[in-house]
Amino acid sequence: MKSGPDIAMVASLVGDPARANMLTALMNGRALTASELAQEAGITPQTASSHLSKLEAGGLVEPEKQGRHRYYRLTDDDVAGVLEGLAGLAARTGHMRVRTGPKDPALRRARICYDHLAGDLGVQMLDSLRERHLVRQKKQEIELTAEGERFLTRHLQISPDMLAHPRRPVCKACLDWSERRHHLAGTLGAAMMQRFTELKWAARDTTPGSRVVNFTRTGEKQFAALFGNGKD
Amino acid sequence: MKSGPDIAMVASLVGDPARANMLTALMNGRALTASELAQEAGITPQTASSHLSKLEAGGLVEPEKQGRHRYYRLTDDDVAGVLEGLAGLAARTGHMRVRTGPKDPALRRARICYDHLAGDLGVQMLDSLRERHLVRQKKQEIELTAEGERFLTRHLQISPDMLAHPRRPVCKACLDWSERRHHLAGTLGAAMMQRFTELKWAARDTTPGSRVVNFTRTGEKQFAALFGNGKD
DNA sequence: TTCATGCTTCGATGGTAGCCGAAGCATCGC
DNA sequence: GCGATGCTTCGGCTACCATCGAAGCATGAA
Repeated sequence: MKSGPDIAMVASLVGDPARANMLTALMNGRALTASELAQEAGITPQTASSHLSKLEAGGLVEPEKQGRHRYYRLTDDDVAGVLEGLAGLAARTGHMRVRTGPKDPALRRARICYDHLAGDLGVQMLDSLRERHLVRQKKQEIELTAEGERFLTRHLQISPDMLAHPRRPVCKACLDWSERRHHLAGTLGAAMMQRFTELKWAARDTTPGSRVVNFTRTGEKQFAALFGNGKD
Repeated sequence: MKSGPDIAMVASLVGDPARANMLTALMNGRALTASELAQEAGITPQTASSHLSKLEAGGLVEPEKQGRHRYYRLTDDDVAGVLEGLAGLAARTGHMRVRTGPKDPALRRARICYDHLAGDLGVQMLDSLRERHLVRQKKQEIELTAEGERFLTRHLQISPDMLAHPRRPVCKACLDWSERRHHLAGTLGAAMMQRFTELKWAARDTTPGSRVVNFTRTGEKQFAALFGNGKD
């Protein structure tokens, strides 16, 4: 029969859109939990679990157990390098991914990621915070500035000492599924989302299990006033 | 919406065993006819035709019509490089077919990977550099030592300041397809290969598209003197 | 302990893609 | 012109695998 390493084996692992999305999400080097990866790929945890065990068997990702979470990361730079190479080939022939994000436009606009705001509005919010120097971002790490603390207290009644948590960071960059850019996670991200809900600016969709976040008319206006970029 | 390159699209092309066999058969750089590729993959010409049109649409192979034959070759060295990377990952995790690496022994001994030396000699060269502390390797990262800089200047007339590049690293470990170990990439890897060519120690095979590198007799001797391990 | 959360396994379903037989073009040799 | 060879298209079959619901297991919290 044929000889050599079974390149089809590895390639077919990357060849599935759901798995490719997971791997892409891991390209920034951070480790993500199984559920986070499921969300990134837009699939249920069961399916993600199946995919992840395959990726692990294929040596593309490595698990790390931490409490009841299971973090996954790319095995090493060789894996990342191959993924980059594939991306290069795909980009060259103009094959950009179109349908990998959520189909639902509402889901793309605003949705819950864990407990914080994601989607177009989530990315826009972090952009605005960064641009106005309310937070400082160094690569993956985000830090709240003194100016930012004043802003939160004044406009959202969020006091910085409410945000402390033994293990969870206050600010964290979370790669947005549909936008492929970062939005704000961490206890601050969660607190802001909670505040939006309390202020009745937004509410999670009533459909059971839906991750869509619906903004009210006044909520959208207030949000735009605080974080708008002038485009809408 | 924002979207990256569709890596799943390309990977799934390689992910089918029949197509992977075809691509592997093309790894030596030679062009093969559709029927030859069908035979390599162990499928009927009809099926092969379908696969080949997909590979062509994906930009992995290019056809060349000649009489009533249709020759296919890999589009360029980038494709070959990605395939090498995939093969490296597969080999590393022990997913082998039967025997490792390319059938062609010449290809296994010395070949071009992108623009630098790969194969047995490529691996041997990096081994030698590392062993004599001319480079320092920490996992994936390779660094040229001061001693190494002197060595390059003296023996190969390569001055370190020629190697600077805005985005490409000077040294980089590249996983070798046939040997399952690293060889030297980066601007230094490219510069050394170029120097070998200029010194007429080695030359790419004249067969159009071939990735084989042929060493001259004196070239082989000089190379062994610099990087030999005493085994040959 | 009891409950909640995170993840996995099992079973069933459906869509997709590889595969080949047969037929259709194209090119070459005569 | 004719037939032979190389390759492609078409249609139908089959097998695989991604997907999800439901249930099970493990860990942490109350």
